[in-house]
Amino acid sequence: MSNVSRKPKSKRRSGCPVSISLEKFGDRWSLLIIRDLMVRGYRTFKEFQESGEGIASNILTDRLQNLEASGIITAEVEEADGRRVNYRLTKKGIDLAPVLLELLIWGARHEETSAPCALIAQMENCREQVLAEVQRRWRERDPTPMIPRFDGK
Amino acid sequence: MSNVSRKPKSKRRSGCPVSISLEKFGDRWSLLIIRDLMVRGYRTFKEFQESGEGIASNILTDRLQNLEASGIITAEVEEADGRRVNYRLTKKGIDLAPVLLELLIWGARHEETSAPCALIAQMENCREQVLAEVQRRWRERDPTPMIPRFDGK
DNA sequence: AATATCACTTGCATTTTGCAAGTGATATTG
DNA sequence: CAATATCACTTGCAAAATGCAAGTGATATT
Repeated sequence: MSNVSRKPKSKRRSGCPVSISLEKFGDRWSLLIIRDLMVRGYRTFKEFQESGEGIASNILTDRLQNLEASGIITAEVEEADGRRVNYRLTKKGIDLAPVLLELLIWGARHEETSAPCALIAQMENCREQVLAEVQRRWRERDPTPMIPRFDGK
Repeated sequence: MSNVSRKPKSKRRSGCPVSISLEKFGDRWSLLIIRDLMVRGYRTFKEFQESGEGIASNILTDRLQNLEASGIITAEVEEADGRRVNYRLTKKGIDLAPVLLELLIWGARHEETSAPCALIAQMENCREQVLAEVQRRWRERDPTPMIPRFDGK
């Protein structure tokens, strides 16, 4: 896998951790890919493409490359099928779980979503347990979805 | 203040709370504005413009309008000076504090930033207290910075 | 009245995103 | 073994977003 160092597309700005984080993944598509890896158990280009969010293949390719270059994900050709590339969050990537969890909770509380209320309430009340479950699934490479897709697929 | 209903710029995708949240503020500039309101005590167009991040005025205007339309911020002309517009996070906006805090912690731990280690460690170990302080400052309209700019200004 | 400040607005160039067809490598099928 | 299918991209181009810097109109100060 190509691991070209990421060129900053916009000039480095302040030294604030928020600003620097957002340079790595401060766009919608990157965070959605991270979500898919983290809670849906997705691994392949095809799965991300069919996630229900409508990402274009050139954007998906671009974002996967950038996330890999930032050390947030790794990519590995599958032994049994040389066409298939499996992506996985790194430790650095899985450490984004609290961010994703808070995004999910905020969205469910403040916007109209398809997420069941009981599920969100539970996640909100048991943050530590949810985060521990994310970690366990990551360690064990559990590919099953942790939460449903919320769009019937 | 104009409160035009926001036109979705990209098609609504899945019903997932993460996806829907990111449609509201899933871009770098919006989150930086929210940070400035939340932890730097900024209120005015001029302050955001001079935040050290290099935002263009047309982008700043666009984002402020979108955040207002999403109910995340409000805008109010200052009585003593009719030129001045003061922006403020709504309750909905301040509820993004956990997201911002986790972003800040992740960035400080995984990227090279100007944030002092002791400050970040403290924030990480006392999340509840930090969030309570954010709430207090919001309730009391405290305009003082909660954290430094990290770029010497 | 002249000047300064504020919050934008504007015109245009550059960059990014989106769409859909295409490509080459690998796997499966008949 | 050839034909077909699948996978992960790549490509060409149109549309949309961003960035730059000058400009504008309202309000405040000198």
